[in-house]
Amino acid sequence: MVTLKEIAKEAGVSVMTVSNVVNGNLSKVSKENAERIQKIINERKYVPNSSARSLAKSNSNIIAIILRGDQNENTLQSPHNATLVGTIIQKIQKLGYYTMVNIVESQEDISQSLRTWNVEGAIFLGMFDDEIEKIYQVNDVPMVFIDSYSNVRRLSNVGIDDYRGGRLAAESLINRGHHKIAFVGPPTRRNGVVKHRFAGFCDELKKNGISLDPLHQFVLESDVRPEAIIETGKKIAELRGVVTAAFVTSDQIASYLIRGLRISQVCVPEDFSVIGFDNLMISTQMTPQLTTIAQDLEQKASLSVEILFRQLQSPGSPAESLVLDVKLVERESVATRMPETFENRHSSNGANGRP
Amino acid sequence: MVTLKEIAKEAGVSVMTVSNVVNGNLSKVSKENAERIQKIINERKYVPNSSARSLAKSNSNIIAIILRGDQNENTLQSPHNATLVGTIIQKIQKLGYYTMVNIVESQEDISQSLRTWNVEGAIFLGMFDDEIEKIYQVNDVPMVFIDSYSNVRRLSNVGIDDYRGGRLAAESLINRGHHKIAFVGPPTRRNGVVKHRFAGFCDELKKNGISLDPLHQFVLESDVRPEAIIETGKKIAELRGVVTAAFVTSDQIASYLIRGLRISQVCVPEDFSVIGFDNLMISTQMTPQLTTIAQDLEQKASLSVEILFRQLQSPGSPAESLVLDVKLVERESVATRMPETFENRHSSNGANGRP
DNA sequence: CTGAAAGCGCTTACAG
DNA sequence: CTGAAAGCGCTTACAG
Repeated sequence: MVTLKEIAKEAGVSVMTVSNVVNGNLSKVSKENAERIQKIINERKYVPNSSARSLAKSNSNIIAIILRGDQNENTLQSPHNATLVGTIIQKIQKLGYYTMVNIVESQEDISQSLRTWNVEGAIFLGMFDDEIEKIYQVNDVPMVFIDSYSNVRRLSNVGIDDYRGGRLAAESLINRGHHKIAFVGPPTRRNGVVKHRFAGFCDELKKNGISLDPLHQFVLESDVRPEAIIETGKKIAELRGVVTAAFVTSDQIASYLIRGLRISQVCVPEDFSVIGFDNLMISTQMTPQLTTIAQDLEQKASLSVEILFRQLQSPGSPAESLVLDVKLVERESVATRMPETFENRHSSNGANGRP
Repeated sequence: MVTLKEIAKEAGVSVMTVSNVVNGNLSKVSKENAERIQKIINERKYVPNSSARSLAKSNSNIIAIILRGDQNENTLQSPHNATLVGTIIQKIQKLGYYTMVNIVESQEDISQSLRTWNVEGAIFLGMFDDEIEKIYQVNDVPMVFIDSYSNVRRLSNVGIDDYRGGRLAAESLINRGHHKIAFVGPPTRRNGVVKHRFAGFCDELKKNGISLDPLHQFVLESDVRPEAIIETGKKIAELRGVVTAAFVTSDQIASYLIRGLRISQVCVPEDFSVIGFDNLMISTQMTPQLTTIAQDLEQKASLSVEILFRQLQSPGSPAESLVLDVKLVERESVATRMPETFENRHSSNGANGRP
């Protein structure tokens, strides 16, 4: 490896002068020297040793992306996470920093990775409140969370208005004449996006004099495997006639739910309406195209990086918590309900059957 | 930050003794000392400074994942890449290494990132031959490529049998009675997966006395945007009756192609058959479920890490090039063709229309 | 089993 | 504008 020392020797100057050229402190170097040295640097393809630099300056130019993971699942299989991570990495690079990605299963793994590399800042995906508190106690680099709900003061977070998303979903279904609506998603107990989508959904129902029958809340236990969702779809199919629509907390889940419904001869949207959440690519790839609550992932990713760098560059700067708006995107999976439709279709028998 | 020196002082021993404990060289430390020092290390939550260690040992415990990127596109939007990257990161972590992810637009960006951090090995996604040669010239850490075709000797690569995939696709369509078959995918000129899938496809056609009409090869120019694919679907719809099936080089593309066909009142598989490639989640989320050529992404990711570590641990070890098998997965998007079917359906008019 | 010395490649802080 | 000295936190190589 070429070092500063070698370049210095070749140029007949001191290490410091070369260092100044490398770091663009040209005010400290005579023009002739600067040019001559730069030429040698290029010829010899000198690349500074970041470890040495990091050790001397005790800062690293590394940003960590920390993903909550799970032994059995690949967090990046989720298009939501993958899109965020991709955008974040690109932004970080454009700012001249390096990205380390960590998939952690508990918050204990985190400070090890953060501190061993002198990481300058971190962006977290998928953390819950209790974990966040512990992370805060142990680490003191700038941190930005995405989609977290937390009671920690001075937390920087970029999220979306999940509550409003839930309301929008309920409202749009009610406006289309649905009154018996199911809820499908992961458990709602932890303080996260699902909980708030659920709360908004329930509140909007309530506002319209509707209450969610606990029997119509379908909880997908943590591992969101297709088979389990398809089974749920079949179960919901048995409620045909009593329940006419479902709010599903993600497009991914919605796609498999609709498959389950179809297997049981329930057609979406003719027999049953479904609204999803996220507006991922899948929502226009599937048939029927999915009506859903849209969020802007690019923006979520970009803003989280921007906040992080603001804190990085001026350490005293305030914690920022941004809540992005969501909006309803109407496609094909929600039908306007005429109360007698379902019975009609079925008395004329088989019209909705699949070939 | 707690340092070795502080621990040493607190324990009343030398830095070296603490270092030996940290690194598990317990044969060099008396049992009593080792235990006492370990206790202090735990209490003080000592985390070694990787930069210092890296500088002293000139090795870093960092593996780089290098993704070929593109200003306008998010490489991790591709579920194929995202799944690979997720699996690779998890494996690397499990082996006690750290992962840096770089998205590069030209091979020049690469050696900078590799060398500045003294990266010990790298896994590359999406590189073409000309780039690989240059990468090889400049860098000398162990490298493993995924899905690359290259003439570089001693290249480690993990790929799949793209050629056979193309043949399988053609064969399965021919077996189902299709003889006029279209090809849809990115350009086939560069030496990559698409080229070989295409070659296999053409060869199998030829073997059956069929040749691909150049007019029936639809090239999606580099940016694989949904709109462009949907338009292609509409164009293919105009060929109804003359072309009865298409081989599409990825499931992602297939999903949008089918949408384009549907917009033009061409039903899959009733009027037109489509076979994809990859067997991603989308192939079971969409309707009709996609018949496709399956590859095993987990395995591709795992093997690439294993090869890399073999080379890392025994520097002289041979370059390995693995070609994983592919297989046909039959679902719903390919129909057996009865020569007169199409005309029949259309003379009875509208039977295939969408509501 | 233990430790003092030298060095990894860079930067900071200072003297000239 | 230029450079010699000291130090960042660790490891290697060696002496005891």
